[in-house]
Amino acid sequence: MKPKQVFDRGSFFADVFEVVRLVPQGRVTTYGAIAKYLGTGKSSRMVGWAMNAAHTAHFHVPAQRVVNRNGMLTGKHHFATNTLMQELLEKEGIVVKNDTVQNFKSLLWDPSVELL
DNA sequence: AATGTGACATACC
DNA sequence: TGGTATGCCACAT
Repeated sequence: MKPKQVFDRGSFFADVFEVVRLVPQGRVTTYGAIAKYLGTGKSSRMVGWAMNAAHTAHFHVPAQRVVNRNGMLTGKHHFATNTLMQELLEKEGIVVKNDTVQNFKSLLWDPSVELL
């Protein structure tokens, strides 16, 4: 089942969107990092789910900057096309090879660190 | 209130 | 190297 309008202000989803929008261009973050920053810690799955809801949001959410802990574009299948996510990232100067962000560790933007 | 779900993370086989 | 299992938690029905 999929949520319809899940971006009410004050909700967990809204917080996720806000953090994702704060990710600088050319940088990436992880589900776990966002979850940790939001304090929910272990609910990294919810972040991914929020991204799913982001698809229905009325504002742009750079979901392509959110990858799993390996820098892998696990969510690419949720974009319009299989290559869209990678193209968006490369457009920002991020090198993506084999569905994985190259130099991922140095490109990582951890909100719990950067926004601290 | 109970159940199902998920774009994760980790552990185990 | 890769599949399966489990923990985890917010949200929809």
